[in-house]
Amino acid sequence: MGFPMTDLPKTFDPAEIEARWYAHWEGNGLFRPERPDAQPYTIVNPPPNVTGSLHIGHALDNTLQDIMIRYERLRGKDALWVVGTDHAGIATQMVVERQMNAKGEKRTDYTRDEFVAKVWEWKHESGGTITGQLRRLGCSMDWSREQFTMDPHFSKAVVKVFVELHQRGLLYRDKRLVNWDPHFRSAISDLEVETKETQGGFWRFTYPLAGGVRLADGTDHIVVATTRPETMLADMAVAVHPDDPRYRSVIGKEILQPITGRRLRIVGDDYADPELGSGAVKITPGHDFNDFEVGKRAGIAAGAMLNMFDADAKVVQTADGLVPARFIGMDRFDARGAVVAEMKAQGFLVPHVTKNKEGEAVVADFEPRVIQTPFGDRSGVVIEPWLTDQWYVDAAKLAVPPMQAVRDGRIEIVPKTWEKTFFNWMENIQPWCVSRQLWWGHRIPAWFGPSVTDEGKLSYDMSGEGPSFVAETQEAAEQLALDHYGRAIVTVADPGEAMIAALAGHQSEAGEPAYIWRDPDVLDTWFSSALWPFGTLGWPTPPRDGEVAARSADGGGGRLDANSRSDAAPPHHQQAGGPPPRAGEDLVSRHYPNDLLISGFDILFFWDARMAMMGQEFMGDVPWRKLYLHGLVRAADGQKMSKSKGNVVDPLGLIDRFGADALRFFMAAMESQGRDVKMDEKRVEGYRNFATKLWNAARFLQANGVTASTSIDAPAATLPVNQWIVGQVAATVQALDTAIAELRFDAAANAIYHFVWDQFCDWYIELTKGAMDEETRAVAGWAFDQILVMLHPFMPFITEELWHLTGDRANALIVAQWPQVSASGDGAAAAEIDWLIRLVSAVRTARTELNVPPGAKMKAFVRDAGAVTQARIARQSAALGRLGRIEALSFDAAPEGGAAQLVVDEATFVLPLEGLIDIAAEKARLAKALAAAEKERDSLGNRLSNPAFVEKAKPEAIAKAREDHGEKTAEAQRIKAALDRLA
RNA sequence: GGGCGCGUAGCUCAGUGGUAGAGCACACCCUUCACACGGGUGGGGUCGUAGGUUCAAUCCCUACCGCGCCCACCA
Repeated sequence: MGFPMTDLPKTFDPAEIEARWYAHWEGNGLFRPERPDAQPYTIVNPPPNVTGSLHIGHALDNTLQDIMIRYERLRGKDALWVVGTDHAGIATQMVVERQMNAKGEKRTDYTRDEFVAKVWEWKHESGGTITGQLRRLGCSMDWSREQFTMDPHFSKAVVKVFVELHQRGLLYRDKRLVNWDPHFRSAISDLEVETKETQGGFWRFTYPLAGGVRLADGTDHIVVATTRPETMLADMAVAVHPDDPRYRSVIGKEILQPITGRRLRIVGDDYADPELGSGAVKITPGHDFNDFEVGKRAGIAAGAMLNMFDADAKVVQTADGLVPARFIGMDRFDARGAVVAEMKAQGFLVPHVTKNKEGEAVVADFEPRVIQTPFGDRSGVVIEPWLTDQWYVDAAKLAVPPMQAVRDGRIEIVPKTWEKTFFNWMENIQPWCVSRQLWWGHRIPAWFGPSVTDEGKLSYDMSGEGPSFVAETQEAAEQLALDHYGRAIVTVADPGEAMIAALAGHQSEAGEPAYIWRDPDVLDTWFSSALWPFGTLGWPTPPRDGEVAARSADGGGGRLDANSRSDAAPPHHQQAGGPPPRAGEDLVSRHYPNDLLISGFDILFFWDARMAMMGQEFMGDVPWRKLYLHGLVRAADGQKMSKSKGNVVDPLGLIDRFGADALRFFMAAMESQGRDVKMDEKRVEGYRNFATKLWNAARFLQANGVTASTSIDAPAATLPVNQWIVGQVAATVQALDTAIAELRFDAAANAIYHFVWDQFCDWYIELTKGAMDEETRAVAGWAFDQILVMLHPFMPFITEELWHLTGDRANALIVAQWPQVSASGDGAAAAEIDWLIRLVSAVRTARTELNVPPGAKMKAFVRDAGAVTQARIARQSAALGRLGRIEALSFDAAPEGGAAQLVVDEATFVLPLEGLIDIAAEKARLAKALAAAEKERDSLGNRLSNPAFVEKAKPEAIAKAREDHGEKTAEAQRIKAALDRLA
């Protein structure tokens, strides 16, 4: 037993290591060491839903970010990874409401304040889940500055942005059709609508012309078609093409809507396509986006457009009172059937007639048709275009600077292929509806008041259609109102039903105060997260000394801004939630713009584009210089993971089974640009094995007295094998630097993987076994240290553990120094080891193919060796003995008899195999090798004898072909000679 | 209706204008004193199809076939 027993066990326990080191890093502030003079490097984390849990997509996203942050930290930068969570308005409110429903309660059983308090409770209960899980993944975020989108300072930024956008005319209140989600009873943005194909119908109806008017051909009615018959209760017009000869004469005349008896105008509008259907289309401006535009062009003001649905999408009476009572209160889908039935009963339905196979006519009420139907992405219910007053952001204007930034390279999108998608969306962007009829979120800083009548009275319309006062504080809003009304202002804190009833339609005389009340709505969650790159850095106002709040022990939580007092949570929730910068620190100027944003492409529009808009509008600069978009993590079968399919892979489960390092390495290795990552547990397992391999390499080194290096520079080396490994380290550093600079995570992971396993373990350790002199120990220790540093961004836990197990270290690996590429190694040494590897491989191949017993030792006789080879043989005979089981090498002539012959470069190695040799097998082996060499030789020869090639190919290509041809020719000759000797 | 991506070894994926790679799986051998979560050796691909450009195409261009995604108001 030559070696002392090692201290390290054969395998290691990831769970134990991970917990220990994470606590050490975080506890010692190593995620963001003080580096005031270093170059800053900044990434903000896409804030996950505060009450969510880590899914596999988070694992990918955060692994990539952590690799970048750890890499830059190792390179000495002041690396800041901003972390926080999102209040996730709809999602979180939905969860809490569901919990209530399960207990037989509902949201409206509570007051708004009570409900919001419940959500805060839930936030405190579950808000630590995902942050804990990010820690398990090993993410080295700056938790000391953890944020929440509803923290006081962040809310302040949200309010300020809202108010300033309004002042700049980039945010306004408008009455127009909005995507209404009847389940949440809230407006949603275009992006939250998912269009899906559904099986629907296409109905045709006749509308009689009014007042005895006839078409040119004498017809007394017009046929209109629709996929949504129920909306005819709110029809206001019928549109025809202005040049359509069939209808030109009746433009401006009237037509009757049969059920309501409403007189509709016939309008000329290009929207009506004469080629489609009858060429006439019914117009319901209050319930269809196209019709809304046609209606406006026809001079119908938004306020005059008829509405026939309530917030639940049940039928209500229209303003003109013409909807028959029997329809009132019907659900929209029931109304569809009822309307069709009534139209049919009254003879206004035009049946759909087709012929069956036998040529017989088949009559149906409607033509079946696949229609594009809008659904709410969260609720899953059909979205209803609904006429309401909402707040809109002028996205088209805000989109201009980001597009310019991408064009001139101030923002680099990686992979570049996404640029087109980005431009396509930005160029066609619509006003962004940012108000939501929810209770959980940033309450809109706008106060509504009555309108002033011609007589100077105040007239109250409680739906928020009157004047509004947008200000950062209630006091400021009251001042605006005072200026507007010129009389005393009384702010009503959430008007209850009684107050609303009392004020509705109230006409207040002079002398009465003007009552104003705050907009009950909250902002789209993405409005606030759009501010993440600068709001988290303390914008708008870095705190002064003494303003920094103490953080709570759980590191989470938040409290509300004084400006949103009607949302105020009960006092016991008002803990934690400190402002982001430490007192006196100006993070904004230091860390904005961020260097990089990593996000899934699925939130390119939701989040990334809006950060760019807000960042450029408010900070005057791009939010980040690079935008890296990665794909989805798919299930093993290639399907999208979803709870309903039951194919969701839990990253925590993978961490439990294989360790966080293995999962992280998998994510990095599989992340190639522009492609989704398909889950492959076998591969995660393989990277767990890789970690074990590294562990065992450390055991070997430890058992051989190898210890930590004392210098970042490579120790002096005289042995070729040591010079070689130094060069290999340098090459690997270079490969990693290049790959990471290009954000090629797969290439980076593969570079370090193959270096560790193939170069270091399979060759360097094997070549140095039993020959561990002082120099080799020094070089091995140095090389292993470089491995630990290079691998650390990918596998932080095991590398940190080994860093400390292999020596006394002045500092933790997480803050070690990234290797410097200086010398690329010695060329002659590299060539020698390359030769040695080829020779050993050739020996092994021959032994296997000739069935030489693994333990059998052989002698070797060398023919035709040049001086360099002879010297190499002399130096490497020990290695050849161990790895090739060659016990003696001689330059004498080989004895007569069967032998295996290996051609390596100019030399031929003859391995006599007394009695063991199967001449036929060796002949076959050589014949195969000869055929391969000849094939390549001839292929190159053909190319060189082609005049076109010699004339037109690049000189380098020709030179290379000549050189290769010469080598292959010589090789073939040597193999042929060996074969001849066997005969 | 637009736009994008993918189709390379049984599986999952890299890759390059000049003789095709990895991991896993597979076959054979190995209780060699770091590691069987290991070591060694090997088999396996007309690089979707058809044209074109080129001295040369898996790689560039065109069309087509198959798969997937995103955007879009056609009644």
